[in-house]
Amino acid sequence: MSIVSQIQKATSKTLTLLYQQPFNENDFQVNQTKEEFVGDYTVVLFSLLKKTNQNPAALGETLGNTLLHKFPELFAGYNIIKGFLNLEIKDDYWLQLLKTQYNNVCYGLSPKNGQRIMVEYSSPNTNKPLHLGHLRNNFLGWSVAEILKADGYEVFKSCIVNDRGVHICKSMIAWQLFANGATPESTGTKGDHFVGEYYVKFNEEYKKQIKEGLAAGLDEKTAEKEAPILKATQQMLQDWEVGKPAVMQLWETMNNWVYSGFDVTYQRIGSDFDKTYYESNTYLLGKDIVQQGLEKGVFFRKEDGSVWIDLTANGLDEKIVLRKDGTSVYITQDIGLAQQKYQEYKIDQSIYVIGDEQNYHMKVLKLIAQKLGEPYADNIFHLSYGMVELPSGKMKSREGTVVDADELVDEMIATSKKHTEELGKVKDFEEEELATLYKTLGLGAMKFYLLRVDPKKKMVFNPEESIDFHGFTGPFVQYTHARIKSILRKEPLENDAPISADLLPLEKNILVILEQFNQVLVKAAKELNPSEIAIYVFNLAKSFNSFYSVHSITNAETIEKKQLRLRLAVMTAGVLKKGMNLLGIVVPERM
RNA sequence: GGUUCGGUAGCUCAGCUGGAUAGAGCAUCAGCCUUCUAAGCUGAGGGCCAUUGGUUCGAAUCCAAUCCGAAUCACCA
Repeated sequence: MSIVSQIQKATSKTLTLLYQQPFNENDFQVNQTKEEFVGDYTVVLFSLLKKTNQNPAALGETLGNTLLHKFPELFAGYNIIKGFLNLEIKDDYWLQLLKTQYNNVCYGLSPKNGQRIMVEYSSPNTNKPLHLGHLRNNFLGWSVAEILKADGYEVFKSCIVNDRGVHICKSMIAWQLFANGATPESTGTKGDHFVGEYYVKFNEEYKKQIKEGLAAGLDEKTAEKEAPILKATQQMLQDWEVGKPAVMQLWETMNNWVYSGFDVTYQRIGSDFDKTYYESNTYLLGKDIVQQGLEKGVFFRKEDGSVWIDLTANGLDEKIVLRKDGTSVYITQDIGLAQQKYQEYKIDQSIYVIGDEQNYHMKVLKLIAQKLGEPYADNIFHLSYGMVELPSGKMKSREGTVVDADELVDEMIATSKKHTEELGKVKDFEEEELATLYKTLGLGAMKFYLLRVDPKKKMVFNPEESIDFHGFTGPFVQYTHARIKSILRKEPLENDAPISADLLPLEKNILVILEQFNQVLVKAAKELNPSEIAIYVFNLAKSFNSFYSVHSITNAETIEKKQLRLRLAVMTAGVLKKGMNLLGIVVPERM
């Protein structure tokens, strides 16, 4: 049980006895005491004044005094300032934590809770390479999945590959028109980039044709609609749907180019999935559900044959679920896939990591499932994350303002190489070790950068300024870890050695933070927010660095002190590593 | 226009289930390597928390209005 909840329990129990009326743990707040005051944790008294009919000083005095006498094993002292009761926790509490947990590989993790969760993330289109926005999605999804695992859930990572539709046909048409049979191999291009180039070419040609149409006297709408290349694309989509062999073959070939490119990127950034769904397999799902919905009266058919759902009562519009020609729209397949996931994996919760531009769509999806009375409906949760923007605004693939994922990773690795070489601390590393280190640091900086902010908020990335390696960054935490490991290589810890019984303030600070690990994890899991972990791990590293700069471990004042600090170092390194791993970041032994 | 989200230091972000003098990092300035890795540590400056009103013992936080910005509202995915 965490120290905070122990204080809450003790306080509510004491108050209930003292004032002969029930107090529960929500009646008051327990915060960490601010640095400028004496104490470890603070009870805010204001909210208790009315119920106890006391002034802050008197209440604080009574409460503090009683707590001290009733729980002598927990509290060492108290003081009252304004409406705040500052409590000092006994050193023994922190020392006990250190003694029993410093070496516990499962420290901070929550017990298994039997719940099953699916996290769908990444979900790329197969017509262009991944960009910075996808990186945020991938890191978020992966990290959230790991955080949930650590908090006791059984987690399944899934990915829906959007491998069919007009967007792919655009790349295919452009390839037919302009490639002259070129392939990724023949041009030495990574497959996803290769296909992406033809997507760009499509748009160039399309624009050109619109201009020509306008010059020929067409109005804007007609020029857009009647452009031959667009017509060809639509024809190709129809050919795909009826399975015309030549189209299917080209489609498969080009998709495979993209997949081989994606594989390389996923491998590098460490994304993995337990289950991959392909839209080409799932796009027909959901049609029977629509049929059932019609029978139930959840949906209605319009005169032209199209099927709709009326969501105006929920503040939304009417939404189409089946076209007049009977083909399904995006939301139809989503309903089908939601059902399939539920049936295949028996999941208690289904999380979708999708950008906030699709808030409306996801709201509709959940509403439809609810109206259909689907058992999984209430467990659909949209983890809606903000877009990554440039200082100039939104990234737009058509305008070429996207930050390419592969290029950015390359850049990060090159930057970490540069920094490492300048510092010259690992000159004895083999080439392979160096390559691993550069990747560890470069990716660490990038993942930390993208995960340290609240997922819900949009964020700004300035390509002109490279991602930092100092301060609130991945490498800062990695460095702290490496430095601890360096000490531990030189000073082996003796497991049974006695340790010092008193704690210096800088030593205690670290333990106070270490103690909070599980609470932070639980909060991060509940809020699906990896930034909680990033902030935590940074604070822990900072606290250790402050300690490190003042107190020596190897040359500690006494042998007992040295043993205590070695344990402190071991435990800190363990939690730093675990926390960083939850973010998908590796911590090096040396750097 | 409807709906939703956002506006905190020069920049990037915490804090937002109301509580002590609004916090970090970067950048700027001043110190600290004969000592376990200086990718580090210590300190300084920097704020009408968009604006106005309200609720409260107490508001960056809750409510209302206004201003500014973004997303979304397709027989696209």
